[in-house]
Amino acid sequence: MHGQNLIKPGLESSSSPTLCSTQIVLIMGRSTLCYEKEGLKRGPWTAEEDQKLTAYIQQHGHGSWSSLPEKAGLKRCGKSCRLRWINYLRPDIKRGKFSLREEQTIIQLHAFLGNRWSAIAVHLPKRTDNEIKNHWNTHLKKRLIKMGIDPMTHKPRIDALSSSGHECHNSNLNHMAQWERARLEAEAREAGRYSSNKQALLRIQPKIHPGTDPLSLKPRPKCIDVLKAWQDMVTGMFNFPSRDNLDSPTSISNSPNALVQVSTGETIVDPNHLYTCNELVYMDQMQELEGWMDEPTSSTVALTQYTTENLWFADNVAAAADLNEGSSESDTLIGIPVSFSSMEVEASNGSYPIANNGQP
DNA sequence: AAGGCTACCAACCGCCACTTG
DNA sequence: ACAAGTGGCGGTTGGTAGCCT
Repeated sequence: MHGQNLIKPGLESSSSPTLCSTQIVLIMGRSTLCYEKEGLKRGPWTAEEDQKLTAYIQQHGHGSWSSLPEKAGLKRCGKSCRLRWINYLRPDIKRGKFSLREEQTIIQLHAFLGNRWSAIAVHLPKRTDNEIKNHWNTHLKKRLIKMGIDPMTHKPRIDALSSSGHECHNSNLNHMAQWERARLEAEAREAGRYSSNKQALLRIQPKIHPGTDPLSLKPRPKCIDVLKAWQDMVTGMFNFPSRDNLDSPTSISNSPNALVQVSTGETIVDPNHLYTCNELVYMDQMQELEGWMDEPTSSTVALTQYTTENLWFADNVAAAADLNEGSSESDTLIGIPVSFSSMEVEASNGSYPIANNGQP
């Protein structure tokens, strides 16, 4: 915070009820609050402090954050140092305006992960969770509201629905969301597990798929195509004209199926190619799903039904886009891809064009 | 020019999970 | 088994800058 005297009311006086809990904590010998220690600085960091922190970490690594400030000659609490480093000083941070593709990725991921900013940040490696969170709260949330989409559920807002015939559709969306959420969570875990590669780009190693020859992967189940169609539809909702500079292909989920030959249902794995986490998890799940598909569940049924009913959703978003036209916000989102209808048809056939942002 | 309003975002707080002794 | 210590996360705050009236 930028305030210089930020001891909260209630913490500055021993008579405060709020302080009681703090006192209890101190009696227990456990101190978690930075302002408990006298002489610790708070508020904005100076260039000199930044320089000290950066120099120390570059030389020694951060080690224990709690002991770092003393070693680095900083009058800050460890927590504050950690935050400053992670959110601002770290060299591998991309700062500045979010590209439209990044925004698109955030919206997609938020639809399935909710306010789990750290999980979302895994897919935007050079952005911090704090930055993503701020951008969501100040920009993206408002845009979705403008479109008549509830930013929390990512569904058309109830007051925006004109009829009651969409319950089935919404139910299908929920199914899709559950599937996708599970996939993204798995992906985030994978990204953490293999975090030694900061770009989350991985070469396939035998340990990733023990006993599995990547070249022997079985044909791709049809339901995955439908799932992909869902992803592409959401992606399409936020497709932008060519002014999108696309300068930040940071999201590994933007081209999750780069090497999947969709039309034939074959999976091609190139052992010399760098695969994203998304791709690896995707292939992993394909194999799992094969088993499931032997015995269709309500979810898989919903997945296939979904594709014949999704035009309504697209219509709603398109309508929102029309309403949005003339908005003062120059970078307002919107636009359903012209190819949406054909995509929907092809998806229901088990094949569909690879998304624009996919690799050839 | 001045005051009010709004958007932005760095930094903080409180909580929780995990680790350590 | 338990308490203390630590790191990490999501929610929130409030100073600053820029725009509007």
